[in-house]
Amino acid sequence: MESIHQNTDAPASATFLNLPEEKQQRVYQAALDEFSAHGFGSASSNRIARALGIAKGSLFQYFGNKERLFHYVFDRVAGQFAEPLRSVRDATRDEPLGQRIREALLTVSAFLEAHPEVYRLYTRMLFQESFPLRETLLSRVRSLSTKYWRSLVEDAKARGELRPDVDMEAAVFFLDALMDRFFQARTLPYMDTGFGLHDDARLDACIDALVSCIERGLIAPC
Amino acid sequence: MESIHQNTDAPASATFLNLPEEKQQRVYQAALDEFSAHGFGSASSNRIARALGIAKGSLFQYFGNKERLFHYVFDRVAGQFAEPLRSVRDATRDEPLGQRIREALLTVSAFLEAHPEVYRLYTRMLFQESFPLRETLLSRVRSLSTKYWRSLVEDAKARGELRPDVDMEAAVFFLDALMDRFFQARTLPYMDTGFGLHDDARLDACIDALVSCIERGLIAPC
Amino acid sequence: MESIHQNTDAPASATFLNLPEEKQQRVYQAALDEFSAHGFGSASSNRIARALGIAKGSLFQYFGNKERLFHYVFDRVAGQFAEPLRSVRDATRDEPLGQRIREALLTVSAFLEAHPEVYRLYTRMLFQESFPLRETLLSRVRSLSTKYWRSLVEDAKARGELRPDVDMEAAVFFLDALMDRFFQARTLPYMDTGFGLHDDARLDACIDALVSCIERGLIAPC
Amino acid sequence: MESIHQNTDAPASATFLNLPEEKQQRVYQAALDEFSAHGFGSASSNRIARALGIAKGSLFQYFGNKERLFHYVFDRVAGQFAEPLRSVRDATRDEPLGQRIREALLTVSAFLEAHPEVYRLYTRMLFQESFPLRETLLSRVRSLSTKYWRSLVEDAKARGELRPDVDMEAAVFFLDALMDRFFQARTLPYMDTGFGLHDDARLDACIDALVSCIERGLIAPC
DNA sequence: TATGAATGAGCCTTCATTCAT
DNA sequence: CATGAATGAAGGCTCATTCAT
Repeated sequence: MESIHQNTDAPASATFLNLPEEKQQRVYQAALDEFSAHGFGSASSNRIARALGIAKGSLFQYFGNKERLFHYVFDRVAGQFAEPLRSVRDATRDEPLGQRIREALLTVSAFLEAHPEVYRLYTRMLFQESFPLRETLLSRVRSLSTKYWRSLVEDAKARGELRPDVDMEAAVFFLDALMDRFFQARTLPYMDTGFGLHDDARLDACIDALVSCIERGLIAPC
Repeated sequence: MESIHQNTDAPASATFLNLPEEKQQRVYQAALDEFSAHGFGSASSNRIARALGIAKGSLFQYFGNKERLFHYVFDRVAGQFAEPLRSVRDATRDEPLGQRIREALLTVSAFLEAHPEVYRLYTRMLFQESFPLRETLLSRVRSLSTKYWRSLVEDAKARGELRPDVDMEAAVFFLDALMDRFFQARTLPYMDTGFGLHDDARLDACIDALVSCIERGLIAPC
Repeated sequence: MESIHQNTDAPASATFLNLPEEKQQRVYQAALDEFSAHGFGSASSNRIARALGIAKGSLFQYFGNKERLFHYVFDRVAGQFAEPLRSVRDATRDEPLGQRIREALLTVSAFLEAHPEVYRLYTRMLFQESFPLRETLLSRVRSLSTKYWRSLVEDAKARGELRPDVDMEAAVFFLDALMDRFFQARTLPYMDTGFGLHDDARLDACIDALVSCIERGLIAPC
Repeated sequence: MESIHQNTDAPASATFLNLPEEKQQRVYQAALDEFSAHGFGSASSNRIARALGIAKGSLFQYFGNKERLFHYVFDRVAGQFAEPLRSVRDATRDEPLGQRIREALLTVSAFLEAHPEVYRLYTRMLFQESFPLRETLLSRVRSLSTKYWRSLVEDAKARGELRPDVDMEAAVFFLDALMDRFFQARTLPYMDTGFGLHDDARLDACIDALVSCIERGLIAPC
């Protein structure tokens, strides 16, 4: 039920929500670009307005202040993350763990390529000491990913694919860590340690090698 | 011979280098604190000078500008990272891979606990889009870590510990990714997916579980 | 006949005057609250509109600009002042001067208590250097009070109550000054010099003591 | 004992205090002019800087923020008030009450004529609802005046000049009220009810008439 | 007629940097 | 060489006012 009173938690004002969808989209994109390029503290409302060709004051009419504008952008970003994860999970429900990981990597890779600023904003925020609502916003995104890997691991366990002595929480952490870094390496060349992930031609081979490490580890069985 | 032109490669001026070691150290620490707390763009030279109780002008006499001050700080930080890695590598030369990983995790954990700002600065910079000399500075640090894991993997391979079909570069990437995230989880609670790494009491158990994943992977051998 | 040019003498537009009485009253009250709380310069049309839940544009349609809105409010305020003064003057017509003063103090005290923003707006404007129509508006209010005391003094003179050598204008000034301060002290605690006027329990005693000073002065007759 | 640490209560920074006395004076005067003309909220730091022909930033280097600049100005103003009151009290110690009042009025009149902005600032602040440190600052000034009149009244009582039944606190309030309004009328024409106080030629006559009201009251002795 | 999006001037404040002393 | 006063650009934000719908 919609309340008559303004929801003060809602980052965007009614004024903004009444704008034509297309203008909302432009504002969102300009703000996302700015925040993903400069972080929260160094982002400039002035620059955003200039890039949009609108008056400074309008931005503040839409969002009240920089913090709420950021909040709005981050909310939409978090929403965009959820989509591809959900779809790939459902689409691969009946496949073995290794294959599910493979497909997740490919799906999310494609998403990141299409929305590089989205991922840049996320990683940036991860290590930005202080920005508004840090805890709330980050744990929301983190839990998306954690839940995803946990569901995969549990499915695998239920099907008896897992080594019986494997610690479930360790496995979730292990997958989350590898995937996170996989995406970082796809986005930032120097995170790639010479592996070659950023080279699209080698992507499949890299994924195979990595999944092999995940599946069977590094050490020779005696 | 001193050139009339500022040597852009040397962040610190002769003036600064002639200062008593102890004052250099204080300046370094104050700047590190500021940069690690606020990043590059939002760090304030004013605040650094105020914290040190010296004139703002002095900072600029020492380093010319904020960028070179940052450069100087990051250089020293990178140096500090190298130390514990080198020492733990040498100290564990003859042990099996799993054990070497275990000890690396413990050693670096201890280092991070002692120098939280050092690690904070590093992670911050990792994802800060634009700061001076980004490429140069980051690849220097990254390669420290990469080299470390590569040497471990190569030693293990030479000793026949590794699964014979394992891709060496994949293994390096794999270890680098896990370790990086391990340290992040130790520092930032919400990076720890529920695994429990930030809880000192469970640290040993967690490390064992994680190393087990690294050694033998997730999938049951048929 | 409506002129094309805005009639600068009439603060409120026909549009406003055609509004239901009750809405006019709400607008007046909201504007009075804002002006009495923030003065003219720092009052915010935005805030008034927000408090009323009407569009900012409407306020400007009603009054053209902030200045005329203020003018309108002050006009009504001045009108409200006149009422209690008139009624207490008429009601005490036949009593001696001291008693008339006593009753005036009580009547106006009651009025101020009921309409604190009215008095706050007045005192505020008294010393606000620059606001539109300052001279016009203030002299209108001032003359209300002056006329009131003059009529009291003249009545007393006609009845032979006054010291024969008393300067009439001095007496008017004298009473106006005391009364003004009396009301200030009732409203603002630190205007009360320790006398105790803001303490309702002591009000009667204070008034008696003060009226005694007014009637017979401070100095012992020789 | 002077502390090494900056007294954070001190409105002016060391930077400002190190300025040549003459420049400090110019800054003080410009700020006083601005605050007395516009009050606290509507005063503009920009305007002050422009009037001084200095950079905006300098003002903030001197005082940190607008509030502390205001505080500084008000402090100096309060100090200036104290001076003439003290000197006239001491100079008239042995004279009868009426004469002491007469001389106080003349002395303070002269002071106000020389420093109109000082008095304007004071009256402005009296009725300005909200400005920083309102309570502290105003009660400091108020008590100057209250103390002055109380000492006069007590001296008169001790010498047997007073009507024996006069309430001491009422007398203090009575004098404070009359004097305050006297000065207002000297400064703001429309506070002068037609008495003529703003006309320098009539000043002496007005004072005599007013002091006569104070001494013997309005009512004929029976 | 009421609306409310748009505007740009102006506000307070912080900053990196310069330079005379 | 250290100092710290001076600077002006830029930042976030609020405001009165306009005008198309």
